[in-house]
Amino acid sequence: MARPKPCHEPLNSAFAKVSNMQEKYHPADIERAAQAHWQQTGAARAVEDPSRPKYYCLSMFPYPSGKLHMGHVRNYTIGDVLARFHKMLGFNVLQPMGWDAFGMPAENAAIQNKVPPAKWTYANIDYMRSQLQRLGFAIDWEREVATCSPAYYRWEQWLFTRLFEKGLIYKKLGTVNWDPVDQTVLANEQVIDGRGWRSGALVEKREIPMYYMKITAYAEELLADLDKLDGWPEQVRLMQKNWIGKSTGVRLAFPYELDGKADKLWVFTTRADTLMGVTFVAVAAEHPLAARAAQDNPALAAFIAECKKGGVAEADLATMEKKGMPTGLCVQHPLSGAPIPVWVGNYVLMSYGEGAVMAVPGHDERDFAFAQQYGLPIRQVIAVPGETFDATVWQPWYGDKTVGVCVNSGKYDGLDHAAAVDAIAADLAAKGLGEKKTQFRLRDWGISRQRYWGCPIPIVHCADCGDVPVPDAQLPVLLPENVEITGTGSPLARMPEFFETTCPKCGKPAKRETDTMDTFVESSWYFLRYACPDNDQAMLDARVNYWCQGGIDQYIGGIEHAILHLLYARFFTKLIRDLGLPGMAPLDEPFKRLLTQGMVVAPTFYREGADGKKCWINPADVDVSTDERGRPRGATLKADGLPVRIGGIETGCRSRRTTGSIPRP
RNA sequence: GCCGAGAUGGCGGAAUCGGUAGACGCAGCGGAUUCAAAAUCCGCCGCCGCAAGGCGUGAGGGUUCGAGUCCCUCUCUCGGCACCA
Repeated sequence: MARPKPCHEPLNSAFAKVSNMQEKYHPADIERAAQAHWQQTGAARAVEDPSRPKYYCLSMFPYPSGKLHMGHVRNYTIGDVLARFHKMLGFNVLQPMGWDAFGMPAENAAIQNKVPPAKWTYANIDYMRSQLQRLGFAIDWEREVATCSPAYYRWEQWLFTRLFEKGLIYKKLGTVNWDPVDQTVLANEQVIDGRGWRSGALVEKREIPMYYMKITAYAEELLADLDKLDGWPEQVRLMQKNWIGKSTGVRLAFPYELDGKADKLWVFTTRADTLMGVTFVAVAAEHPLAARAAQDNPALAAFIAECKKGGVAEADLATMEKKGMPTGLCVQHPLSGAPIPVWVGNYVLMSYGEGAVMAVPGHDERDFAFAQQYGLPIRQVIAVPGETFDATVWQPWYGDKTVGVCVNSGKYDGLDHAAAVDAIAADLAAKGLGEKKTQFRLRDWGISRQRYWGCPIPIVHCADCGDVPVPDAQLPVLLPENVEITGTGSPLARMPEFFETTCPKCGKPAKRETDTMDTFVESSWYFLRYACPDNDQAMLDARVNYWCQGGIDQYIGGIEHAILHLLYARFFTKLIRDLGLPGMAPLDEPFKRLLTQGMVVAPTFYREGADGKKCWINPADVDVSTDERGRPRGATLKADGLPVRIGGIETGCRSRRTTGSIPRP
């Protein structure tokens, strides 16, 4: 690209007057005058101009939580410096700003302060906008978007109906955290040590119907296109690659007969070469086989009920104690025909893969630990020259598929991993009991939320016509703004004036969907809408082609969004490309360059209460004493002059968690 | 538990290829200037030691003439783990 000519703007007289070189810098005067000048001249206004090269500088939009924090200031300063630098180089710069305005904190504030979420959110937006303006960022405020405004979310609903009609959004059961006291679904964040954060009740897993976006249909392209993103940090690309988690393996079946009916239990494995070492299979508590076995086994029924306790967060499931119980049922080994006992495992999830796993204790570390705990057989079926297998102690080579060959596996003895997988897959295929399969760790994206402050899902449930998308002419489905939030149940589900409607197809009385969408949906396309925020006839228009051509030039935001937000945004860009909106040039990837900033940290101070819990103290309330070399030696609370403990350098969220009164030492 | 990143003075951080560890800045200390202060300028500033010297890049091993840098093991911290945003 040819280097563009620099452009200079005349200063107006007010700015010129204060900007003359002075002894001291008076920010109140100089910045006010400079900002007034920029305002009058529309200095930050971005206008499409095909004759000039564009530079689209995007910062992740903030959640309007109340006030800007240091992380915002840092993030938007980086963006502003890049935007101004490129403007000085002569680029036609777009630096927009908006508000990721739906979400849980507004509902929490509503419960606490008895203020409707909409009112709270709009007040925060007004305040934070004024803070950004005082910071003097070169933002084109004419393009501001707030995701909670109907002008924005109507197009999200419009897109939903298109994707629903294409089958890219579908309905299936999903597992959620259920608070049995508050009778409400909880976010993972609201489950603390397996209990509801407000009620304190033990949380249960519950399966409910939800809408899912078929992101797995794009798994292959989302993975392959990571290679094109050479303007992204390597670590972020690697994290996304591992998250998508492409693996090749074998989907195979264990046949069984139950109640006089023949059936098959399907599992997926990347280690088909160890198939002859299977000594049991484990199914999820919700698996039909588990339910069937529990019918005449009260102890098993009690265990299954216990498995349903606790939340659904993967980190909790992965760290909890592995427990299991035999069902008393057996399935047949697909090759040897030997009986294989079926166990229920609390670590097997119905929503992952087939809801069942085959266990090879000899060559999988977790299966090994489980087998030892419950006295299940451990069989060696892989050998490495010079190494001795000992069924009482796990050794790393047991699970390493890059070394060793099959043993104790009959005709497969002597084959290495790849050859054994091929041979076993061929034999399974011949029997109709399996085939090679590519599998992704990535799961379809559940977007239904049983919450009020979000974008209503534009579906009408009709007894005769089923799930009917709301026709374009009836969009947007408006979210009522004056509601009372109690923290129990979903407010929309208690509002007949919202959900009572008629079927768009047959006209009979019908019920409107009361779930709202995951707020990640809004943040998956806002960067495209900045190009045409005023269009009330279409979601996007040709202005997107100008600003987003070749990708948004620079995206800046926190590393915490390295996977979910950035993957969803990439997914939406491809979805929108494939919808082929009129006048829109195809765009494969939204962000050409990505800059992920770290977390802002600061010194922390705390006291320990009688119960041993740390109570974090605002650094502004602390006096720090130092020695003659400037090293901190002690700290006291200004209010009582008594010592507080120095907690080191940490992220701001520590002090945010401060609750209750500060204990005396 | 799994994936990713990291650990260097009181603090933020340099050291691009394996070659003088701590550039630059902040804080601190000393001095100049000043009636005094602020501001400014000059100097000192890893730890122990009067010094000579010794020690030192999260811990422990290893490779090398030489390791902050490469290899192995471990510890801790941070981000994410699909309903926080």
